[in-house]
Amino acid sequence: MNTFEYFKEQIVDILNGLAAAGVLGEIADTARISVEPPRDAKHGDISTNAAMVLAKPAGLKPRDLAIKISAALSALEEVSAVDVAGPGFINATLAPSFWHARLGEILEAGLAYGDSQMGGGRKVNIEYVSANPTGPMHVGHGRGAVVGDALASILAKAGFDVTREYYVNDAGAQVDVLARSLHLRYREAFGETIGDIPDGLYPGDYLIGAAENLKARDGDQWLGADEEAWLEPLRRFAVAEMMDLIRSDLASLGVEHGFFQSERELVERGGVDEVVQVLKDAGLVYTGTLEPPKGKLPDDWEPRPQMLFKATQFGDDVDRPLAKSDGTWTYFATDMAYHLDKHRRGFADLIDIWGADHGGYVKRMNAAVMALTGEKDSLDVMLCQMVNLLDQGEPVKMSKRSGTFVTLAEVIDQVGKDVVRFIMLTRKNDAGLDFDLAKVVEQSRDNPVFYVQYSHARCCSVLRHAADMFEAAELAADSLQKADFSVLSDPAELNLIKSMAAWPRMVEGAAEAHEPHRIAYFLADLSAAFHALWTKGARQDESLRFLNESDKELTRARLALVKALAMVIASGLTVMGVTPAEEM
RNA sequence: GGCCCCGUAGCUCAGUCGGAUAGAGCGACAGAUUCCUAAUCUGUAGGUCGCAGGUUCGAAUCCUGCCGGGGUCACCA
Repeated sequence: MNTFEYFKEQIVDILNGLAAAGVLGEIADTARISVEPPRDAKHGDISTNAAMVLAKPAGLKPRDLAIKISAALSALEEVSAVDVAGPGFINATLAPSFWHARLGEILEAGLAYGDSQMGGGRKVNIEYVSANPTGPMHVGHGRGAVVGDALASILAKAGFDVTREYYVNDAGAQVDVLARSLHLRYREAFGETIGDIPDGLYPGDYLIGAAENLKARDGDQWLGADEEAWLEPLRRFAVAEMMDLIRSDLASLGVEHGFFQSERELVERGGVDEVVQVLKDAGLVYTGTLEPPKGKLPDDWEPRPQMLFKATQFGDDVDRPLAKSDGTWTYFATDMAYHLDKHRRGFADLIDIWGADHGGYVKRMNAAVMALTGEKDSLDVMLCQMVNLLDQGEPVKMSKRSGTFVTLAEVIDQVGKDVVRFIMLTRKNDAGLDFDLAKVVEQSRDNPVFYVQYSHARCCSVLRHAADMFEAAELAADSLQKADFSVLSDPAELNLIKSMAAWPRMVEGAAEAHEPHRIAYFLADLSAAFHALWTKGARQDESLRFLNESDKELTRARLALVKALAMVIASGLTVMGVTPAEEM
């Protein structure tokens, strides 16, 4: 249950009651009424602005209306205290029994706690990673992979029908370069000395293995052949090899896409011709010459008539070229075709996760989707800022040129999948992220990965010790659910339940805002509430220990609390794609 | 020069579609351990929310202009 949604309904009922009694006019719009946790817990459990929002149409002073609403609110059995504060906020404290019921709900739901129907089964398409098939993934790709994957999981949990896609950029000049680079390594595989890799070709040694594989499959048939003969087969071979590499990187990160769309396949199938025709029919294509960019001029710039899309009609700064001077399509044209294809497959909501270096393409892609679908805001492009890879505060040198850049696989090898995934979600996607190889594995308070994992492991530890007092079956969630929760009355215990009960609202909020990083912060807060209770019992007040040999019923209730917490943390970590640790 | 993102405590960052006295961790200072994992916890100090206007009952949040940092800028993907 989303506590705040529930009480919003209660308050709307109260308002309708007041309207019926003639105190208020008709309640036209309840959308502006918010029911939220107060910023300061001292103000109670829930807070609403209803009186301030409705005072003007009601012709009452906010505080006077607040008093009328609060009278009705305090009559609810779930509410133990109501208070009017400030300009007209209504704050309510909820009865312990309400929170105890939430505990039972969590134990009932288990990992499914927080599942929501908010999405109503609406189809969402989320495209992420889409790293070029020219080499292994690096750490920056990893961020997009994790952000996209976690967001997809949140949306699924919030009731959307989610499809996870990867766009394979296997067309265009860069794949020719890849094929030529492979051919060089192929010659090397036959013992030829190739010397330095020429400028403009990919120097990475990951092509050595691919060349060996090519040699094993095709023998020496491409050795003396003209480029014309081998370019096409090597292109296909190289892309397949690189995608194997990338798929393996994704697998080691626990990321799995449901669908890979090949750019090349899309072009060959006539997708671009089709999208261009659609735009032409709408009168959105013309041939024109663009102004040179202001500021520094590219060396080889020359005025040239081009086939242009009228992006400016949809909010972009200039019209955008669809075809290159050699007659092939621009990347933008093929990507438009891809987005039209997604739309036609029935996705009303599109999400793209890109690196920040593609920020300049956001406007035109939004313009394109608007032009093609007639809808506004159906595409959300989320940009992931740079990841700064550090080791004990010192930048790790990353040079693609020398081929010595650190790959995602190496980082996962060093610190583990769970650490990489968690850390990638500790910042908003549009803020830069420092990833310190030494710090992320530190076992300390300021490492959120450890802190959250440790709280889960502590729960498991308590439950293991509880096996001395109870049969295994008694420690199962459905058995603990029957415990008498009314003995849980300490503020620290109730606070912990309140923190857990915030999870459903958190899921909906993160899904709606497309902000997976909120989960990481939520789990850190939740863990803090638990560590506080733990230490209170261990150091200050022995009566708060979870295990109490002399009071089995109390212990059962506390174990229910611990079990529920482990479940909520596991629920959150699962959304992040992180495995909950049972022991550390 | 245009566009996009960022600017919150000494440092690293949260801040819920505009809400109350702006929060957390680190660092600093003062404390807590016979005990379920001290790998933790409790408390204190620390702020013109980059600057200046505007919108309104109310702005870190929305709008405009400026300052500072980063990214990007036909024919790459």
